[in-house]
Amino acid sequence: MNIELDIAQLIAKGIKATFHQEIAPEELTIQPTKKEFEGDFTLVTFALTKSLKRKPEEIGEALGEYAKNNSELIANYNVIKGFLNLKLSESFWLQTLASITHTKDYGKAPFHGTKVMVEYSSPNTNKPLHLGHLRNNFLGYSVAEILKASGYEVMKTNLVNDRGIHICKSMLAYKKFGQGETPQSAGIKGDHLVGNYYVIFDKENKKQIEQLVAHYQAETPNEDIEKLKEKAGKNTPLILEAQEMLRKWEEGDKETVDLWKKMNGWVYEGFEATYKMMGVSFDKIYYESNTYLLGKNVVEEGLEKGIFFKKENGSVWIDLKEEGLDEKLVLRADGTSVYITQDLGTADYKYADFPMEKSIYVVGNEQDYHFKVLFTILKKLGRNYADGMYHLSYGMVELPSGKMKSREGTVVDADDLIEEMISIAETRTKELGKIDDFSAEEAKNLYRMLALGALKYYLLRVDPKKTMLFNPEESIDFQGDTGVYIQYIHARICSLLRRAEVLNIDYNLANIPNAQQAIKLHQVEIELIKLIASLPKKIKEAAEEYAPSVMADFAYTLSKAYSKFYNELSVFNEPDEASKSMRLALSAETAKAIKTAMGLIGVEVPERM
RNA sequence: GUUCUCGUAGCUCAGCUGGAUAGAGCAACUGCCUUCUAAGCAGUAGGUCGCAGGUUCGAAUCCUGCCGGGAACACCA
Repeated sequence: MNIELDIAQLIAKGIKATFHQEIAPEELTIQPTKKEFEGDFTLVTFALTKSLKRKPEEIGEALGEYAKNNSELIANYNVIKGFLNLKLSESFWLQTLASITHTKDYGKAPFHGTKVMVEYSSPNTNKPLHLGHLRNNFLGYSVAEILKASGYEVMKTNLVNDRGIHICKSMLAYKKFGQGETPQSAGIKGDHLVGNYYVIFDKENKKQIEQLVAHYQAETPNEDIEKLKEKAGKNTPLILEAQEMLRKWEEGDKETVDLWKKMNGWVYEGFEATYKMMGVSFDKIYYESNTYLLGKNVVEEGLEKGIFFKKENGSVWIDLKEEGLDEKLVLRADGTSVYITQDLGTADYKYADFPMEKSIYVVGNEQDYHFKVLFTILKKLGRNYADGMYHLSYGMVELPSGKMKSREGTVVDADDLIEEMISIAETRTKELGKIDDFSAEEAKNLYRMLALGALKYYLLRVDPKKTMLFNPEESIDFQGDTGVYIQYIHARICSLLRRAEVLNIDYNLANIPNAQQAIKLHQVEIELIKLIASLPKKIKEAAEEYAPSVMADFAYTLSKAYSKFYNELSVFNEPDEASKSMRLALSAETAKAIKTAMGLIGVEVPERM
């Protein structure tokens, strides 16, 4: 259902009948009427003055009259300057509600099977997940759900960065200082354990840097201190040893590979627990340890096609100046890969795995340049899938104290944060004392639902592209524009529906005799129907813009409208049976729409709270 | 230096494919629980939409310049 389009078509007919001109319905501006004015939808007639050569008021009057006389849809109209406000008939809104009631999965588009891959999360296996990962994971999961609801066949993937020098740092520190510690013996999650050794490496390495700098200064007292620091940073015994370890790993040295396997195993166990708690999942996990050698064939291909060129020292480059970019290295002089080499190869690899029309990379905006280059190269190489690639670039999450810095220990750990939120949800719920009859398990599940709801909503309500502020106090707020508020509205509706069940009230609109005549709709009710009816459009918009914030906003606006309705009108005290049933049906559809929208941002809604 | 990005109420964010008097939430203040869950509702107050030009009947929205914040531009990943 697309009400705006119906109206636009009607108006287009009116223009033809009245002014004898053809204007495509899509060209007309139909928008919701501002609430200060009477009406439901508004046609902006300013835009028509040129082609129709009339005054805006004149056009408005003529088209308003036409619409009212030629369609059951339009009950009334008014013209204010260049705006034609149309009021739709009550019977139309009732029919709309009835038709929504009968539609299964209202709002979701039918499956069209276009394939899309969504890659997100992409953690490093040297430290646990933090707040930044939460935004990434929630975004990726949500976008995947939204695309599914828009009819796509979705493949969720995770490309785990499980090799490289940073992994060796944790491994080396563990080897030196670990004394055989395990997650079991230490009583902490594996990812945290490994992360601790990464920190230890950094600390020990810093000491060595200081020593080295002092040493250098003794030798060359006149050299710039910053230069010495930089030199020292590359030459500490620990760094050299880590590099040696990486070399051994690449050679397949058994001891090194075994240690790598053991420690990565711990990390995966830890990640799995965190992913499960977050409620995200993947259809396929790729590991860089398997893909890091890919891409060299692509370099060969590029050279053959004359798209890449070789410099004297043997390094391979591409010139992207014409595209407004720069020259970019794609293979080192020693023939080893750089980051983008892998990504080129992996792109082919993923496409061979799952021949998709679209491929979305959920990666932070600090890599904007990288993806611009990557996509441009793939296009130049003639990859037919390149046009469907999209970098869902999201902004950083900052704290009131500024940026998160792992070195300064200001990183908000994902597990800690979730745990804290759950505990706050528990305290708050107990204070209110509304679920005293819940079993321990039910209560625990509710706390988790509320905590994750608050967190996900807080992170997803903001436009993904923008840098956002994470204010811990606000994020646990349960009032106003929050996930918990929406969950609360849903729980309240469920409470009404349970009561209707107990009272055995039938609220199937088809069974209401003479509904069209019997029911007089109130403005709040019309507003609600209007909002629910806009769900398909909202899902479409969210999918086109890869913006979960659209769904979050929809759920909040709808919840607020319902709250107003709930306070203004009573359901069970309504003497008119037809109206009572209609309000129940309306409540049920509101709950469904809230559940759908929240589901698309990965938030569950409780039936009681 | 070059490129990208952001700048809307005290704070956090909507609105940006141009349309009416720029909206929410938080914080502040005032009301509303003997009626369906007060994790709620209603209301008051709060704005040079960073600044200056331009395009247009009409600009927070599009274009240009400037100011301010952030980021990227490695034979790192």
